Amino acid sequence: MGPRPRGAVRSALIEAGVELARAGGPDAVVLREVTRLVGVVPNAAYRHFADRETLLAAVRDAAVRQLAQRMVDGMNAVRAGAHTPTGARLRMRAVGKAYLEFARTEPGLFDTAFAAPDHPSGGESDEPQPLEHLQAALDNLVQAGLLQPARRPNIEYSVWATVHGLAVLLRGPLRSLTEQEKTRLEDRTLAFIGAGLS
Amino acid sequence: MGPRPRGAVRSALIEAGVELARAGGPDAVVLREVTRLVGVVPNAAYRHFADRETLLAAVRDAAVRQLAQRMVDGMNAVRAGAHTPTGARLRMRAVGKAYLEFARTEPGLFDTAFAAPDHPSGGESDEPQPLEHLQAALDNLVQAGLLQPARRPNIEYSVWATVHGLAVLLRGPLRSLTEQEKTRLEDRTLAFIGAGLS
DNA sequence: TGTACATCAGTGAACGCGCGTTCACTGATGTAC
DNA sequence: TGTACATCAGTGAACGCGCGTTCACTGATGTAC
Repeated sequence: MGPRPRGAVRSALIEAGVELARAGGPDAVVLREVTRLVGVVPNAAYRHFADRETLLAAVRDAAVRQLAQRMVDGMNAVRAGAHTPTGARLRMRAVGKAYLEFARTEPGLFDTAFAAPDHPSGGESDEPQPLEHLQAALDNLVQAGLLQPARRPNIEYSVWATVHGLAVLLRGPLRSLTEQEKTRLEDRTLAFIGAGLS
Repeated sequence: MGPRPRGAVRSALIEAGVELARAGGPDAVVLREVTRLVGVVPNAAYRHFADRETLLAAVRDAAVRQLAQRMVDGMNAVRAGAHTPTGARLRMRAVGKAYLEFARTEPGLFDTAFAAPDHPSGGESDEPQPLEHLQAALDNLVQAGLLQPARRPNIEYSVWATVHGLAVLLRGPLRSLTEQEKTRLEDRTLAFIGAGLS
């Protein structure tokens, strides 16, 4: 391999890291394997990342971004206006469905997105985080008159917990359920959230 | 170290594994470290376990048992009768609180209890699993007339998901909240579950 | 436009580490007659 | 009650493995004058 365009190796490393994470979760993001995929000598990674953990953080960011995008796409697919009762309800449901679907179809990235960093990063970020999309959906519910304003504060965390917990359980203790049972459980749980909100 | 009482090493290995898991989660259950703690040569473990994974399974069982015990203790602390409305409600809440408290005070064991086994075990077990305690609490709610029988089926999974998800999030993305904020969130989420059930 | 020099981004080789696991062994414990 | 033997539960030494990371290096790219 001769020289590459400037900045190409760095992004190639992240991309390779994402592929490994997709296939095997955060632990599969092995520095040597990443460089192998890119076709570069192992220590070349240290030109771009302080250490393995920093590389993993970049991969995690990518995973989080993908999840957020799924949620955006899900919401955008809803035709009814965001502030109509139907629209607000459907958007809320779409956000939850997108989350669960991401966990089901991209388990490795899902795990990576939520893997605890060894040394918690500064935590700034340009893009809207997944949580913010959920918050927006809940605000819509309030504006549409479907959720009492008094109940709104902090309720995003309970909703998030429900959907996140189901995603985790479905790949943990409940992993041996059939696909059909899993889908049913997802629907019922989204309904449970609906009951908790109204 | 001379000879030990029969069966002593096996249980000592599990006990040591539990200590490591308590301190560092499932990945900390390192076979060589476990034998080190017991004061035995590494390969001695193979007299008692087929491989590291089998030892870890035994440790996981112990962690699950501890969680289940916390739930039992929580329920038993409720004075009101199990089939009275108050008693049913308090028991339900106690189960949830025990779960969240276990996750908060024993994060390593909590992670270990739910770590995905590499090759899923047969899955039999004598003791009542944590889930069964939740199911019992929900059955009480039905008997006390606080939960419509039509809504009962499978609702344990939604409740479990909520409580499990919060436990996970509190040690993941929400780990930097203060203890007070965490406790508040736990209370609010238990209330959210209550709203979803009634 | 040409030259001198600093910076950047890669190579090549090696390090120490701790891990899970295997092998051949030995001495103590329990059992059969 | 004593002896012969099988089984059990440990030791000691070694294996190959892949990992993250460091060092000294080299050639290409970009910059200043």
